[in-house]
Amino acid sequence: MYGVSVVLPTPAHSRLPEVLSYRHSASLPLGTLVRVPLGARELLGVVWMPAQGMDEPELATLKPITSVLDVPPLGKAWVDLIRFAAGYYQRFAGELAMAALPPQLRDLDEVQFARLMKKREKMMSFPRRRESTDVAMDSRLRGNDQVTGTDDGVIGGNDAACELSPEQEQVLAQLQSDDPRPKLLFGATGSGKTEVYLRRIEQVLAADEKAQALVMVPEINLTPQMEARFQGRIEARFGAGTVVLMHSGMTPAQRTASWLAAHLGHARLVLGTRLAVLASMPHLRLIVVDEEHDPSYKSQDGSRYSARDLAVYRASSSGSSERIQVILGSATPSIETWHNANGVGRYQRLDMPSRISSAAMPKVRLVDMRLQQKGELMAGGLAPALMAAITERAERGEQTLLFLNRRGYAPVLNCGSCEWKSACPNCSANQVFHKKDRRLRCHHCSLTTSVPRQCPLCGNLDIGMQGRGTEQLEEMLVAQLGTKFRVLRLDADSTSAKGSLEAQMASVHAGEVDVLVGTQMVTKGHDFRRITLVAAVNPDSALFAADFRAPERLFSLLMQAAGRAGRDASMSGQAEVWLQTQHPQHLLYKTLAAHDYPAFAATQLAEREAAAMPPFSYQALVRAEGRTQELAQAFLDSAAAVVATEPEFEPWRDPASKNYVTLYPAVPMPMQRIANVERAQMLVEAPSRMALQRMLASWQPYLRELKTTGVLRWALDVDPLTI
DNA sequence: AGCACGCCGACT
DNA sequence: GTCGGCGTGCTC
Repeated sequence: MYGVSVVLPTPAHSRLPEVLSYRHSASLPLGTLVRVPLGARELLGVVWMPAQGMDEPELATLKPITSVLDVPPLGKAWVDLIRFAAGYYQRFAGELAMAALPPQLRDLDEVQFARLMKKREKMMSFPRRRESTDVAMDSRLRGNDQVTGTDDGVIGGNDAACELSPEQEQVLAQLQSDDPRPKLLFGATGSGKTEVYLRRIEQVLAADEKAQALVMVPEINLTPQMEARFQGRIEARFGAGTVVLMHSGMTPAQRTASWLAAHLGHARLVLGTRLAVLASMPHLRLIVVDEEHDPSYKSQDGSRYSARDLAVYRASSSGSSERIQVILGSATPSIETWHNANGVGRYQRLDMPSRISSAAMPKVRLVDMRLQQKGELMAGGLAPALMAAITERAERGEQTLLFLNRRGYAPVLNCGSCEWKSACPNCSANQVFHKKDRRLRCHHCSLTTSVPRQCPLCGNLDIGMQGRGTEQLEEMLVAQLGTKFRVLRLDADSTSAKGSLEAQMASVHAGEVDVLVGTQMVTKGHDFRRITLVAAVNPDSALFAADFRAPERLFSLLMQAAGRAGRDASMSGQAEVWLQTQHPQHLLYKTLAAHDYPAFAATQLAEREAAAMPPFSYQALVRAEGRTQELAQAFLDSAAAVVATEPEFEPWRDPASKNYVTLYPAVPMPMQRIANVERAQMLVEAPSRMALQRMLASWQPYLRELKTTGVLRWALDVDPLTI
């Protein structure tokens, strides 16, 4: 009889220990998947520690393991990754382990699982389409290989056949050096980053017949085109079935199949979203994090890890004999990454400033909205000059992309004679007027009501609208252009039906759309060939936001949007980006107009250093939710009291020490109430990452023990993205 | 968090 | 006499 330590998806508030002990007739290796009893339930667990010596009477008190799953144990490297992530993000290892495993695995019993394994073995025993026998294939011979025909929608459909640009060649050469540092591939939109990823993946996979690569993309970028491009290239050379997807939109069976393929080494390339960073890949040698600045890499629910940061950790913890290279790619890196690649030199920076198509960067024009005459603005909030420019393009057969980050017709209705507004009764937000279905809708809790005929407060019939959304903009454009041209709106409302986004994108690609109006959604990823004008209708709101990362996000968004313009070299002569603003002198816009991300990043870093904000300090956020704001804040206050009074926290209490940890007062969250739940938060900040880590680890048990009166929930967010 | 056990009201 | 309301408390 042996004692076995196991981690399980134990609920955060259960007060059970992180690791539970069971007994088994044999000693089980670390990382073995097992099913174990817990109370009346049976759960999936992972063997977490080497068997420890226990005497027989002690063993007799333990429950036996129900069954052992017939699959190779998860490797030590994977266990270490989960262990690190759990420690760093202050979660139980079991919670993160389960986030890394396909959910279906929890429900399968021994028999069902065995059936699945059999199916996979059978699949792998069939001969594959093309084996990678010719690993040292000459890259001039590869020409035919590369015309895959699956690249539709990606710059002309034949970019794979193109020669590399000198910049791409140079970056590829640098990626082959022994410099072990993470690489920041700083490349303009359209500079051909994806081709560099593909070449590097091909090299790494060809150098070792077992090697595996992981490519992560932001949620919204994982399109069928992207999938087809990677699959076409890699499977043509390394065999059918060597590329698998990993994201939350897949069916349980698909996720299990992908996970198994990666774990068993059958998949050579995993293409996925943030959850793929935790995938078991025993022969992983390369990780690519595309658009590394994208906020979707930081999970906002549950375990709150940063997939980009874990990717860097995963690479750095690899041994020298089986080193993992990590490439972070972006045209507008996160300020943290930029700092690592410049100031401290922790990362190696590789630049690709030019567009491969030799198309020039679009010209940026700032429309000074202070100079617009009252009453002259178009109904959608467009300056007449911008409207004229749109019309001109449409008549030339070119496309325009209009970006407005507000869906609906008008953000709020208000009474003409009293204080009434269309406030949501459940949230600290307004209900948005949607004209198409004549409804008021809250974008936070989805509460939908009919539009009142008269003011609910004073009975006045004069109810007005404030502000403008994409629906209103679309309506105005249809009225102006609709007889001759086609206007399409692309936002969460217009694409809610399944497959609708793809269908609409297809009609844009097919050139059936002259003017495209949309939210954030339109600025990402897709290549619209004939767009020569991109305009941001109202970008100012993020300029003076309380969140210190708001400028960084705005810059990246506008740069991304600008990147949509003039990707076709034959039209680049006319490509323009128009920004409507009340602050044309703002440095953000000036650096954007100069396409000068380094200058923008320098201003941000200077501000952050002066204010001792990340990356010059480290943060964590304690969030609490409850029936009332007082209850939520009371929890945070008592959490702070623990730090102030318990002797254990003495090392972090001295303001003169570099281990000092600052606890800011509990405050309501920026969105204070959602669906009648009050939310509060407390910021924790320290100049030393290690000090913060140690303090949080000591704090956690106290937080769990605190009396949670009423329905109170709390969560710790390490390295929060929004504060 | 599940899921039991447990101790009181309306039904065949 | 049983089915079921959800309060309390435990889960290696």
